[in-house]
Amino acid sequence: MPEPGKKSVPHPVHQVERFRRSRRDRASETAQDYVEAIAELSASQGEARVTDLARRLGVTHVTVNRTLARLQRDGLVNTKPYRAIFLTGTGGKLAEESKRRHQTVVAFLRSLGISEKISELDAEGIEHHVSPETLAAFERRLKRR
Amino acid sequence: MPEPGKKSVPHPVHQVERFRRSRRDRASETAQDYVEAIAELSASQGEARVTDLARRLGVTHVTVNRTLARLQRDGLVNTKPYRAIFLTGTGGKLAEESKRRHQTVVAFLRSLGISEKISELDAEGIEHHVSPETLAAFERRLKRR
DNA sequence: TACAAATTAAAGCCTAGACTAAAATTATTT
DNA sequence: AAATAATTTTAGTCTAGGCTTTAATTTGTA
Repeated sequence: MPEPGKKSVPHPVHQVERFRRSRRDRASETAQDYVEAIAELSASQGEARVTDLARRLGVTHVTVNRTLARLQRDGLVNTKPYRAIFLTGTGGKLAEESKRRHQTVVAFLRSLGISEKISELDAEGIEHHVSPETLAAFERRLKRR
Repeated sequence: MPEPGKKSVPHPVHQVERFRRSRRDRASETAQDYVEAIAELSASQGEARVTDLARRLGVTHVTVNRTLARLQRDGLVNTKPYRAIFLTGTGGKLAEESKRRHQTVVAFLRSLGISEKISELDAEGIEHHVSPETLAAFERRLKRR
């Protein structure tokens, strides 16, 4: 509790929320990256396998394996030993949303004159922190020009 | 290695970099949030103390303590037991950069018609993933209107 | 069919970042 | 100055997400 004697705390009450949400977002980034990659691999290769995911995500296959176990626990994917990985309904929806968000962010950055490469790089980090409102604003801007 | 028989992997070679960088950025987010908070508290209160930081960042004072130990190890802050926390030169510079980036991102979002509150919330997540190029593009946009 | 290569899994280790409970220190108040 | 309150630190636990090494299981091919 802020005592009255000392200069009382000057920061906005809800500033804490900023950090809380940011941390929460971070936790789901991995999940989004995975389901997105699984969706893309399934589409392009016919199936998503652990090794491909590892290559694409830049981690070892062991890490992929452990992460998949978490995703399965959380109901985003279905896997059986030595079989391809499938998204659940929930996982599929998350993948689509993520993809759409990613594309929008990239297109928006491109529209600011940022190079393809940088747009892709930055979007990967940014997309996970864009609220629906901000995403809508991006889309508005893209439409009108 | 992608064998020639199978349809060769269709994703850009450097896609991996996206994820690598995103993960790397994540690691420095906490550091930035902390030095920024320390700078602000030092300015407004005269000193930054563990409890204040905890309140502001929305974590327990214990968490703050452990994180400060890491920041000290990394040369960003100086602390002595039971004393106020000070930024090193490096820490101070990082704080300034972070603050500037934060302000730019917020201003840019505001300029898109996004509310103050949402701008603040989104900026907190976004700012850590904005490359110098993108930041420059934001500033360009802000200037010209 | 059998063997080698590829894939998957298991075991064990590390760091960051969060927590609670309890001890130590400093500050305040009576 | 002693007691009490507040703050800071220590100790111990947990999860996510990385890693390497080693083992098991499939699969493709000689």
